[in-house]
Amino acid sequence: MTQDQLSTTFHALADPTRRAILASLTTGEKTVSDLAEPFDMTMPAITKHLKVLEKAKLIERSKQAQYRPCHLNPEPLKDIDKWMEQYRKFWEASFDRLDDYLQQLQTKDKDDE
Amino acid sequence: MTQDQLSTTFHALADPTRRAILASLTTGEKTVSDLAEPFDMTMPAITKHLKVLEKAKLIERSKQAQYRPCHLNPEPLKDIDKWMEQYRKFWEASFDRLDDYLQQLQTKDKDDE
DNA sequence: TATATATTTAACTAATAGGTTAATTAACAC
DNA sequence: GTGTTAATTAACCTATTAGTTAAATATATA
Repeated sequence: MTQDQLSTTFHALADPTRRAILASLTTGEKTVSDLAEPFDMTMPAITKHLKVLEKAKLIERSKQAQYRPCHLNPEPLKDIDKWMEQYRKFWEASFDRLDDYLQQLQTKDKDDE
Repeated sequence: MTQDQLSTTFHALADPTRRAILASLTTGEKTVSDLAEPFDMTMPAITKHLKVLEKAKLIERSKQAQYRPCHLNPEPLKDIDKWMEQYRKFWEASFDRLDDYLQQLQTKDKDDE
């Protein structure tokens, strides 16, 4: 299956190493070695994680001499935020109000018939 | 690796079928057959998707006769929303608005105390 | 009790993920 | 040129994923 963009993004985020890399990039551009430093992991493993993040468009890369600096691209996160919108009411309301809301939905269903 | 909760949640969301199931549950409790109906997929496949969602605590289940109705649990989504917080400033754009944003955060922090 | 319906479990398969080591490429410095 | 540093690619391994079909379980109903 050719993955949809949202699935690709969620998948990229479903790994603690990749999330830590993203967090590390919030303070600015970093080289691969910089990013690899905190992890008990070989460089090729980091390269692969970066490829996953790049395919998800969560990072972008450039060239500076023998370095391949990475920087954060927040767009896909924004898309996730938009996706979350439909669920916010489920935790932003008190339980009473959620109950009301569901009640309302059911009533609405009946109206539709 | 025993996955951390956030990884488990992101992984559960990294599949369009599972996201569609969640969306379907926004209108209220549904049986497994109800949930399976829109998909060109066998029941055991749906059962597995539900297990993934259940382990991620995105759904909860009960028993009614031979049915095993599912309902949405928004908590893990709330956790993702919290995780996103550190990235919002990257798309909430202009410095003015970033200022507003930081102001807002401070106010929120005070509310927590 | 027998049968139908709802759902899960078991056993299997093919593809993907996430890591490794060893070899390779690219750019710099001497 | 030679050597060094930065990063990627290739080849491999093991575990997990997402699906299948067939069998089993649980409950309701005739």
